[in-house]
Amino acid sequence: MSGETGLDAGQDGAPGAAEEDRHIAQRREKLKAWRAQGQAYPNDFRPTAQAAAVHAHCAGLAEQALATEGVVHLGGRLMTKRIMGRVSFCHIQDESGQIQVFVERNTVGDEIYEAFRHWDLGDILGVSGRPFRTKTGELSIRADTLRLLAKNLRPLPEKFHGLTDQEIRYRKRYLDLIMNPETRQIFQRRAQIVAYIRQFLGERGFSEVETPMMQPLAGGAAARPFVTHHNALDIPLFLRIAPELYLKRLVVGGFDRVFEINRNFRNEGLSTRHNPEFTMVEFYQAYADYRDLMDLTETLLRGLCETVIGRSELVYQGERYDFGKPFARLTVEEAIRHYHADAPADLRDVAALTAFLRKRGLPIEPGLGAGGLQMAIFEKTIEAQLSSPTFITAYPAEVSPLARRNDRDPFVTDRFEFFVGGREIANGFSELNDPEDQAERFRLQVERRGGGDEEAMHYDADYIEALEYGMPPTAGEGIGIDRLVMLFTDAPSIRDVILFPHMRPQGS
RNA sequence: GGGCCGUUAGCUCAGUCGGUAGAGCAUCUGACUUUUAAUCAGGUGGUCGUUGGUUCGAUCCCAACACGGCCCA
Repeated sequence: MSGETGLDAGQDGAPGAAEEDRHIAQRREKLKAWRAQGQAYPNDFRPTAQAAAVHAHCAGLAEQALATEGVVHLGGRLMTKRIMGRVSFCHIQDESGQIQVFVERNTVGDEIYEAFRHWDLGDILGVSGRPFRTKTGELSIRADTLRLLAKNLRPLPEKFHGLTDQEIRYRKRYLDLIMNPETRQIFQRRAQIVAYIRQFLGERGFSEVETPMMQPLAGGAAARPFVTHHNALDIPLFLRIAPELYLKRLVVGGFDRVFEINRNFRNEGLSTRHNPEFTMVEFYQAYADYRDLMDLTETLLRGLCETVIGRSELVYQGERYDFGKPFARLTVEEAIRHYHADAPADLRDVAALTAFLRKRGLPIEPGLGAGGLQMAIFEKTIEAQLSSPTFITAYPAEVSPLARRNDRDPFVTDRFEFFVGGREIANGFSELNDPEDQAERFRLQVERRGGGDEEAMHYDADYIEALEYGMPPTAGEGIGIDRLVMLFTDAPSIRDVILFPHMRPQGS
């Protein structure tokens, strides 16, 4: 696959002169002997079935019917082995699961049987035989013949306890996938969730697109970007923190319904809820407002829950969440009043909000207006309590530089965020399509930047120019896929739903 | 960034009130024609995370560091 650089691993990952473990040395010896007998890595074996399908197919068959079943060919990894003289049992594991194989010296012949005795756990085998049930009733394959398709040189983790070391599970995900079937299930479910969202949006006329991951200005969100460099152009480029401004350029261009499922990169710390690269679906619908998207979100999540879980409610970390009932809807100010009986009478009074925060010992960032202070209260004292599915609406314009102002109350925007289990899952709003208002908002962001806020936005003149051509009234939304998958797989950490989570490099 | 916990054989874990370490699985040799954490007998396998300090002596006590986990910011 890697073509010309395939053998050029030289300086980085080469094993060097390090002494190899004796297990590996033993297996290398076996491989050497095996090579001497012919092609050690053949690629002419074709499975005709997978373990789970054989189990399913044979489950209802009586012994008589089972006896007439034909030969199946299965490829998989040797996971257990019990040699009992002239007869042996083993389990092989393929993508779908495991199945037992019965290996009889008299059937497979002396040569293959002797070879099989010395094959190792972890080797990839091709098994051909007919299904039958053993004395104890386990459906098995009686091997007519066996082939070694790929040698495993490294011992697998222990068969009973498996691999439990979290660090190794994350760093060597392939081992986690081999040893822990529930890990494979998480990522299969992740694939199912992404496929559902894609289908859901596709059915509603949304086109899937791809917009730049490397951008000259990282816009569309409040976050610090990663920087890289383009050699030929000799310019800095930023890994995107959001696709938003590009997707809206597409709405200007006439894509009335458009979405993208892809990675965003934010240069921030690691935690059980944050990975520097994470996946979002962002979608934009012209001639719609934020309320339309709240309805759409509710339909999406309810259908997703029913499809993935099989019911309209799920259990996450011991708590039950009902997606069947209509989701709660509260404005930011209603939420503050609801959760704080002693909230200031005037929630837009900077002095009163400051005093309220100070009374609780919460830090106050300088330069915040009433909207920013409201958000500080909301984020630090309320978010975590938003357990059952809840939309929070009417976010202050001060903290929503890309959202359309509310017609009756210009202090707030036509924006919502969706929370479940105390976590933000989605963020959507009626888009700001007034280029002059947008330009003014950008200017305020630039001022903030000047004041030391590294997460404030840049002035994106190219985007303003696009808006000046006229963007239809539009609503847009982003949903965090990783957090959604956590919820639907009962995963406590974002690292459990990302195949290769970012880890600190290990010293050598 | 702060607090707590962890790091011992390939894996899962004991353990040493300070005297250079054990078990199970895996691996190797042998026995065994329906086992399934197969069983039985025997063997191999360790820089006890790294670097310093204390000590006659450190895997154990102390410190710093590395990586990880959990909680907090």
